[in-house]
Amino acid sequence: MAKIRSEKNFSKKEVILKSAAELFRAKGFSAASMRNLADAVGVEAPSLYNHIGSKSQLLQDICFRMANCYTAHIDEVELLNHGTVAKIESILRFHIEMMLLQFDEVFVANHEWKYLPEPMLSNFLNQRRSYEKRFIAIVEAGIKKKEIKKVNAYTTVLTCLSAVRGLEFWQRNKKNVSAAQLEDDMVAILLHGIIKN
Amino acid sequence: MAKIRSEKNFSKKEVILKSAAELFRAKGFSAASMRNLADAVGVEAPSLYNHIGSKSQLLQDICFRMANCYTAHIDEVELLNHGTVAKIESILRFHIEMMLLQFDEVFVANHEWKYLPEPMLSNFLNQRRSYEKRFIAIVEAGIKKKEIKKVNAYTTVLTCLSAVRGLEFWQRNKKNVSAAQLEDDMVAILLHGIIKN
DNA sequence: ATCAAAAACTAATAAGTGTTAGTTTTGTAA
DNA sequence: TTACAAAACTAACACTTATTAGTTTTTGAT
Repeated sequence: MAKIRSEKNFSKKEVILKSAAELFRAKGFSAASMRNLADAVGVEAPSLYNHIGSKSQLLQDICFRMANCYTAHIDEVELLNHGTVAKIESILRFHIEMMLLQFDEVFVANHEWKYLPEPMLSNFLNQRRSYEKRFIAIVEAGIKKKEIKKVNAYTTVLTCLSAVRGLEFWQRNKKNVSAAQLEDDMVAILLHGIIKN
Repeated sequence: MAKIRSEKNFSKKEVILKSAAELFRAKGFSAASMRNLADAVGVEAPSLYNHIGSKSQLLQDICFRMANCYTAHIDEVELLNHGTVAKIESILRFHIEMMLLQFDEVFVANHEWKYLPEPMLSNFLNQRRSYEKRFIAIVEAGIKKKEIKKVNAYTTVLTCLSAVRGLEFWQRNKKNVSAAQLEDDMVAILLHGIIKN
């Protein structure tokens, strides 16, 4: 019984979380109401509270799930014995794939984190800053080994992260390019630049 | 009398618009209340309506002011007799400077446009799409003239626009790099890439 | 079929929303 | 000083918000 119960709870909570991610992405956290969410799930608003703690808790779940995902990936990258370029490429491709496969959740974590209550807000931002610092360290190591151009490492990381993040605009133009092509092209532009020779 | 009156109205409305941009940027359009805005201006909420039409109208003013600004710039760029690279560089630098000098307004236009009511929403998105198309056309012309690598033009533009947009994250790290240095570095990365040779 | 728990429901609350109406204060031209 | 309009104010409205309390229905194992 306890087993089935928790299994069911898990299942329903996941449904709610998925709907919440889509709703928060589409309308924004503040403009999205619990009644909207209830409609999407097919239930009355108060019934949601049998499965979740609060609206804010939903946001926290989404944001930290994503944050942990990125942290786990850079853990792996740091352990790789590859060159700097391969490491950067791995990070870029991971970000791009996350954008394409978990669009709603990534979008919410990217745009709605400001509605996290303290101390989760500081927590989230610290995790993000830490991720950026580790990415910067990889770039700086590459500069020392002369695999990377001697441009400010912070700017390099900022440019990369911003570029991949911009894929949120891609989805409405899916016709234009295939996902694989887009990934290759964007990686190529960031690594080799726009100008010929 | 009429002269002074309109001059005063103009002045006060500008103050409100500036405060609104800052508030909408910091809290988001939906979470920002007219009472918040009134506090920022130093007045009671209903008094705002002596100067503005509605909360939505404020958003419209901010968004279209920015949109027109970008449109006006690409008008100029298209008329230039420079090469493709110079044109792209001009666009990049303009975006970067807008981000640095009119941060709140650019941020709001970038993030809060979805709260525009129809038909302004469609209007805004059309203007944006048109801008992107003109940028893409510049890149495609450059590819034909072999000044630009033969990468999908849409992806190139998407990458550029996303990268400069990411400067919204820069401001909390102003210590790291000077504005001029950042602009040069980001332009260099996009034009020439990250990898050495 | 029984029984307990899970999860749905209705009703309600206290707080906050944008905005209007109506009134008073402020500032300036005559 | 008078007169008038601009712009501030208070009070209020109609509505929406997240959430709680209390009750009924559904579910599934014995």
